[in-house]
Amino acid sequence: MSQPESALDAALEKLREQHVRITPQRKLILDYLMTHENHPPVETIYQELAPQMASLSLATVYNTLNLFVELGIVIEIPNENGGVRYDFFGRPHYHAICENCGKVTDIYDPNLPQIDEMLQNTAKTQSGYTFNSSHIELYGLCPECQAKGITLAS
Amino acid sequence: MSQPESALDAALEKLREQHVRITPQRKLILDYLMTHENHPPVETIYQELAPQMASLSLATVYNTLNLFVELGIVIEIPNENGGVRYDFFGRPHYHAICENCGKVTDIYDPNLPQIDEMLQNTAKTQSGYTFNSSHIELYGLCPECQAKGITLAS
DNA sequence: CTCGGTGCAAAGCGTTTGCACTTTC
DNA sequence: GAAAGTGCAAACGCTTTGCACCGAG
Repeated sequence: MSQPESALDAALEKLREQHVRITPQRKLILDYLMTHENHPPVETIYQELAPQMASLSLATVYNTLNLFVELGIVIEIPNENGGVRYDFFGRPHYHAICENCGKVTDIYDPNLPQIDEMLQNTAKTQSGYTFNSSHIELYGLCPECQAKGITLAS
Repeated sequence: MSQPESALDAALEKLREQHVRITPQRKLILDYLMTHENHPPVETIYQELAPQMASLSLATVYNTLNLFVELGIVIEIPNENGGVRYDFFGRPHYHAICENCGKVTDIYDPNLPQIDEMLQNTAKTQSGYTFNSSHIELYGLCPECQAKGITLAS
């Protein structure tokens, strides 16, 4: 068999290890998530993949995404309109979210591991929780919306 | 039990400044949020307040909470089941969230302002966003669920 | 060959909305 | 008195579910 040269293969291997069946649909959706930085909502994923797999159903997209979230391959980002966006979480990062247009930008911060540890230490001391993941979101205005002269209500 | 200078009055004053009408319903809901650390979902808020104001409608609770979020008085915390919990945000803090029982515990960290600044600086440099608020959630197991011997699937 | 996954359509459920009435400022 | 908020119920839209068929292991 081929070496896991591609990130997709590596991710599929991870699925196999967890005894999750690899179907064309799951492969397709995983590949989509890995190659799109746009943090798409479910409907978008479905619409963009439907042409490539005519029979793909929306329910399968939902089911698959929920599965990936449970497996920790993907994380959910809350969407102002009550919806959810999905983000392939191959490398730890946090998010800059535009409160005007809803855009989500990944931030890769070399200090993140240390910051994360500080947060978890403090939280563990204060609350007694044990942790295994962190989500950080910064809310503000993206450059484009700033340029439009938009200011925030609050 | 309310003095002229209570936290509730201060918050109401803040509403007045933003030209938001102060109704008995808004007062009631705001007071509830300020005096309950349990990060309740909408349905809970409604059920606990209904006895105190027989005519209160669920729609008003929704409308009011949305208003408070827009005004920045309250923040939303994503709830695993697609729902949302509400948290009066009087003092900056972050959250420890139990992945098993869903409990949300506030963490008040003296280093939070500095950490926040670091995050925002890095993010601003990388993305060009301007920021005005941060949300941090740490996911894990609360002490009670640890005691039950629960371990996480992922 | 077996069990899990998919597709379809219907059901579910939290949230929003339209309209008439009431209340705040 | 005018504009905004409330309550009720219906409408909405996203997500889940039941069931029969299909395909991965």
